[in-house]
Amino acid sequence: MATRTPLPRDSEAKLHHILRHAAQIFAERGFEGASIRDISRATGVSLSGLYYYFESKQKLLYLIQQDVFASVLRRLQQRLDGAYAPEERLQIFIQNHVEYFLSHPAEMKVLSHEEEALEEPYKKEVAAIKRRYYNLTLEIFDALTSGRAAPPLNPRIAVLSLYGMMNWIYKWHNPKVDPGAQELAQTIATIFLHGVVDGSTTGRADRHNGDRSKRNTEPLRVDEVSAAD
Amino acid sequence: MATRTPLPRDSEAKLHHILRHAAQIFAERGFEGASIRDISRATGVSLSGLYYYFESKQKLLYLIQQDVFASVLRRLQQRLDGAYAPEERLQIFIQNHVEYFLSHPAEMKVLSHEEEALEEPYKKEVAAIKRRYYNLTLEIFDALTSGRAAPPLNPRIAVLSLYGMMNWIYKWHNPKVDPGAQELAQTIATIFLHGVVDGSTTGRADRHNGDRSKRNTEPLRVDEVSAAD
DNA sequence: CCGTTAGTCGAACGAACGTTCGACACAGTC
DNA sequence: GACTGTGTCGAACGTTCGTTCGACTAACGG
Repeated sequence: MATRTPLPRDSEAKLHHILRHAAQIFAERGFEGASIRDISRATGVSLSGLYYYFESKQKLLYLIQQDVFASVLRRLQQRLDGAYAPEERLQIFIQNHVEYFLSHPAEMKVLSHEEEALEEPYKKEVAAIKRRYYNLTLEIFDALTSGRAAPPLNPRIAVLSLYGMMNWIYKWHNPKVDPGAQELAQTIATIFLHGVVDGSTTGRADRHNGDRSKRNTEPLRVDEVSAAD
Repeated sequence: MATRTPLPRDSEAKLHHILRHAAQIFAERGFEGASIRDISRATGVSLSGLYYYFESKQKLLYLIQQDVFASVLRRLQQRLDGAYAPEERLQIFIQNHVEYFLSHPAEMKVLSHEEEALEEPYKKEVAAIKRRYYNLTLEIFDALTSGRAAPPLNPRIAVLSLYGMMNWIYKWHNPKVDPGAQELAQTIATIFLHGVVDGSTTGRADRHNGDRSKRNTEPLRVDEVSAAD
């Protein structure tokens, strides 16, 4: 009774409304752990009403993953458009990926964490986007290392290690204590390109720890807010 | 009827029998997706019989995680015992972690992937081991960078990026096409220390791609066996 | 005004879930 | 040979799950 809920009137807008909240729920409880009833509660749409927008829980997961992944890839290709220098292209790639992780944490967590939860009609389709994304990264990596005197690393392992650094972010990043996308991407790029020990910092000097530069001499401890793994 | 199953007679041995198979099931289906009935089927122990060994599904997950994590940490401390050079200590750390990932893939996947599935009585206890492990890594990192001319990186981000490289392995490693623990650990250590581009490979020259050194000139493609993310 | 379509919902379906219970079998001990 | 403790199980408990169904409303073109 009383007033009706002011839900998006347009159908496509409402689908995205559902996708957004469902991603949140899946991120919090996991795909298997979350129930359609949870999503019904979070979206304000009735249990059966949801099935007007997707035909199964699997399809809902697929829609979320496809949506966000296609969006990441689209934006990456835009940004990569005018850049030809391999190192710049790598910076753009990492920046784009990390930025998306921090601006759409729920969706990116679902994409990273619930990869295996997706079953066979849909699994293939997401894998196809994933393959394009991987091949693009490999191209950048090859261009980066082909001319240069670089250690002879297995490209597959190198690229997947980079993915590891980036995709692990959702496990530990705390917006309250951790740096934003810019600095985070810069740190990862520096490690990937030059490592933590090597002195050849080409170009920019990114200072980051200004006020906490004395941490070396302090007793070691973990910020209690983030159980680090 | 007929002959009884030749299950481990000793009780503690049977608990480990259950833990091993349960880790396998949790790794395959995820914690929420796996049912106690699945574990009953895999272990050959009846549904109610299982509850003699653990009091709840949560406790079972805790036992698996605690068991493998304590084991990793114990072995690490043994190996670290005689090593004082920071770079050697880092090598040992990475080697130990990666080795465990490849030799106990199911358990390590459960440890990495089902971190959040563990609830509050148990979550704290695993977090405590995790904290010790993290602090130990941070010590190694600090020792490594304190003397040297190194880029000014946020230590927390650097260490967690290293964790990312290592803990992501379970998502893509395929024993049939990917290198073993030794080479994998070496590659990750090289990237973390010196990056993929920087020429200062101190000491050992690890050749790895002998027979596939011409890959740069081939068209890019992904091994179809491992959908790369 | 009538018919069609898009959107929404309450109520229910059968299946699967984690967990419990009481009974039973087999040791070893008095 | 009764007692006790350890290990094992089938059957069932109550609950929650994903999904379906039929009815309903509001909007709109004829």
